[in-house]
Amino acid sequence: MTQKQSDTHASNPTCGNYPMPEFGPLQDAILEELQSACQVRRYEQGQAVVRASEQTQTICIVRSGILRMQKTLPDGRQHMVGLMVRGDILGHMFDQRLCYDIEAAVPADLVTFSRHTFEDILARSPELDRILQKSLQTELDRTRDWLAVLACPTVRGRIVRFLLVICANFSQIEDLFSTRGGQIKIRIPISRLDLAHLLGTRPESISRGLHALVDDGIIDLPQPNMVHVLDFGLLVEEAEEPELSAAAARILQNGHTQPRLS
Amino acid sequence: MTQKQSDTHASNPTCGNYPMPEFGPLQDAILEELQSACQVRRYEQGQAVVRASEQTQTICIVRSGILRMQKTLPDGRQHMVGLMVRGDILGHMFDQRLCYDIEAAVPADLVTFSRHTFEDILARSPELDRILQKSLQTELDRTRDWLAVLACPTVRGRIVRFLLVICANFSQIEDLFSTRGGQIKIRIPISRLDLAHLLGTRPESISRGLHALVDDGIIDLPQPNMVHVLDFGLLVEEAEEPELSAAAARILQNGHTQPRLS
DNA sequence: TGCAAGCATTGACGATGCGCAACGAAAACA
DNA sequence: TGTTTTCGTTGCGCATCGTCAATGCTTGCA
Repeated sequence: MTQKQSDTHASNPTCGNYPMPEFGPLQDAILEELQSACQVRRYEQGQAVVRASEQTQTICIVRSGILRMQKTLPDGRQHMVGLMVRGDILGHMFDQRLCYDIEAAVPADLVTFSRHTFEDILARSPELDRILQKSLQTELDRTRDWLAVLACPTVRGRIVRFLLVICANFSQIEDLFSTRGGQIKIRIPISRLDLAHLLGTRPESISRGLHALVDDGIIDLPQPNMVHVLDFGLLVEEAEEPELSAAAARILQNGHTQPRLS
Repeated sequence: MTQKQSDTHASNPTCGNYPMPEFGPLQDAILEELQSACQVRRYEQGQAVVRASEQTQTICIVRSGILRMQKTLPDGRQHMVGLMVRGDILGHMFDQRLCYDIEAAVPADLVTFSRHTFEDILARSPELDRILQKSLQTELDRTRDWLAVLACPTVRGRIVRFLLVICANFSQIEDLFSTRGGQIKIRIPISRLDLAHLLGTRPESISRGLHALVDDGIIDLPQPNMVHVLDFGLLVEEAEEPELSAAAARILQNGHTQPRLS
């Protein structure tokens, strides 16, 4: 399935770094506490962060890179349920169990806290609590948007919407998205097989769908995992998702967006 | 699209009722405050509770009945992103905007609070806060499960998994689910068209898929919206979703489940 | 009771996508 | 540098599904 299945926990933790820019609105005292309580761990591509079966005592926040969240079936097939990027939080608060595997799609840095410590700080900071709640709510909305993407009956439509979701939701992730030279360039951080799982189809169909878009002059595909959007108007037209398209267009006009936790 | 598009807000509010059994673990003082602050509103089938465009000043909790949450496109087509049942919470805390329409799939009672009052109480009750956070987390997990359902490439597979999701997640909703007479009886609370939107297909395919399951002796279909599961084993076998199937099977053995907010 | 509207179902046909297989390219490895 | 492996792409046959249309069935209404 995946290229490397190394050990779950990564090496070279670093301490004392400023944990997350998005924690800005917090009181200084809380910020300092978070800084001293956290560790930064690096995970290499394909490395597992959490397995669905294990019960972790850790809360993690994505600092850089991209993780994928998926359910692994006994026969090895996988259902991806989402991508996680900077600011996303791994691990349920309050002893609920995460029921998905999480692994690094590209090299990623995670800020980690022991669950106990984090909940302790959380109990003393309503602001932090509110930040987490908003993060959860945002994640829920994003997941529902994925549902709308998947509900499209044709593979081509799902690919088109996938590209727009990247534009709308992941634009601040420079590893995924750039507009240098006035052209939208999207980097697909996962393999065709994974993308097929994410969009509910097979890698061959992904390939065909992407190349059909190339033939119609809507995108260019200089490398298998690089998409250049040539005609954003046509892309929007095909998506038939006004809200999603509007969100994506707004991003393009204003440059990048605000951070996801605020 | 829908049969009746009446006014957004329902009539005959009732006050002073015990708002939600799931609020049990709260302090009595907070409970009393919630009780005196709430109103119960009834919504009839097809009636809109919230529209995506409007900004409401209300927080609602589903007390009975079933709501559907969907995105309506300008051309009238709809993407359903989920069903809401007893204990689910409508409306984002902290001035975020809900971007979906919500309407009653069957007659439903909602407990409503003014957003201001509710947030005021929330600020003074960490327990309530935690309950909401758990609810949000549960909702997120359920939405991700829907993703796994939709990711199945065949319509028949999606229908099978849909039925299992009902068993696993909605078993305590007597309007949807019963096991009287040792047989699993599932009531589908939405039309074929809506179910098609939910499962990313067309009503005709839903019909064909369901009747194919009937032909194979897996289910019976005494009425268009009533499904009797004749062979749960075969259903599980087709789903190829061990976790989902296990959850559903657990429900069937233990009778019904605990409430969703705890 | 009769009529009309909405919904579920079924059939036929064409488009789409899956499955298998082969090929090519790029990267990992020695 | 040559070899192996993995991944992406392409071709083809067949199953599935979307589309259009016609038919019943049920419900609400007159």
